[in-house]
Amino acid sequence: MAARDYGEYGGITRAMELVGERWAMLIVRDLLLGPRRYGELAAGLPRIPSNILAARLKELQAAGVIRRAPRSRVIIYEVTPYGRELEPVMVALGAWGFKGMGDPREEQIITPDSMTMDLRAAFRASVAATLPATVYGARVRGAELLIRVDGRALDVRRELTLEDRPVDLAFAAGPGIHRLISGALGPEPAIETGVVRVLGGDPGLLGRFASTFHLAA
Amino acid sequence: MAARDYGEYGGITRAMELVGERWAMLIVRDLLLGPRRYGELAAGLPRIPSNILAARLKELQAAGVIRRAPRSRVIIYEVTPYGRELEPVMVALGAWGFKGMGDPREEQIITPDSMTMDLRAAFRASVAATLPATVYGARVRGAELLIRVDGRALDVRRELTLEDRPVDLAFAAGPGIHRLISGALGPEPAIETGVVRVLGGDPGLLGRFASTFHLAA
DNA sequence: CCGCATCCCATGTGATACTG
DNA sequence: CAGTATCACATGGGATGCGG
Repeated sequence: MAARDYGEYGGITRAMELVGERWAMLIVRDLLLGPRRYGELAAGLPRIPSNILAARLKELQAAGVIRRAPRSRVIIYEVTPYGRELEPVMVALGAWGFKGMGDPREEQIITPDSMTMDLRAAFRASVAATLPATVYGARVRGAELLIRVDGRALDVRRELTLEDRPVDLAFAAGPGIHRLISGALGPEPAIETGVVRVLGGDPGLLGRFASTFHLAA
Repeated sequence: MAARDYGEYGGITRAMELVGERWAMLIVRDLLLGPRRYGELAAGLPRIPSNILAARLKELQAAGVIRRAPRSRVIIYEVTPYGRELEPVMVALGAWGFKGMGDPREEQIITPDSMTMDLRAAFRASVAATLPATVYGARVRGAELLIRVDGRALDVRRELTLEDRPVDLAFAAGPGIHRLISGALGPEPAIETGVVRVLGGDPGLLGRFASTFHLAA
């Protein structure tokens, strides 16, 4: 039941024993964004087999990375304080991976949690601090997010109702939004080519979005 | 041949597809410390099967993380510029894993490269900057390292001959050195209990070592 | 229903042997 | 030295079942 080890005594080795097995890092990623129920995790990781999810949850608990939330009627998983310390590492790792992403294949999905982590990785607080507070509503391949930027603070939350929010800019995009964030595509061309479709608000704010969230290879 | 994917389009997912398979992260760790030949990698990862090492080297090359060094007579592997960008992530991940290490089991090994990465993770540049430049010679379970600290700079290299170096402090230790770095054991008790055995130089400098390299849970 | 556990088969991994 | 080849075995994937 314990994760397979490498027979080596070192930091990287230990880290990989804790979160290096298949799917484990993605489970921790989602839990870093908030407590989740078993079904929510399964929904956020559509291709994970249920037996693997169950096994990983046990292993991560045994490793002290996550735990079941105490004094809760229903079963809820959350990161432990030690697991929480993975947060900056996760953001940096996500940024590195983001830079290595090519164009999306048709069958690839984007989940709210993966999108949220990517936004956090691409977020440039120092740039945002120079811009007015802004609320964006984004819909990317089914994932709907409410993105609030205020000074150096970023808050991303999953919202079911996008339309009736007081957003400054609402837009829908395919995974091609990656090209907007990487700078391969400017805001205006993104709209013109249909990569980004403005649903409401001021289309000119897409440039502000691209300045706020930027991660180039 | 390509790494198994997760069917998801996101930074963390991509990162795990690139370096998430078993042994891949350890190979990159070693290559981040310098170019290595196939045999050197195999020696630094004693328990990796040769077919797996060969497979990972191919995959990491296809992923653009490592490459064969150009215009070299012999075959040498090295990180690409993109792979080099993993360095800060690796150090942070190693620090996180280090904090999660318990006491070593008897069969666990320490390699020069794993020890070097742990030292880098535990290195406190801001503390070192306040201390005189110091050269340490350390021998930990067969791994011999020459550790030079000068201001905010850290240089660790593998040296075969430890004795005839102008080191300020030379010591041998078991994996229990982890307790010295984590602060669970002070310098004097470490020497008294035999966890650290001073081979030469000023034993009082072990306190400086413990101040320079510190990583607590 | 939610939170898993079981089953079976495909694939990946490990140990060893072998080769250009 | 730098890998391949082979085969036994462990793990992952997908479907399904089941108890609280």
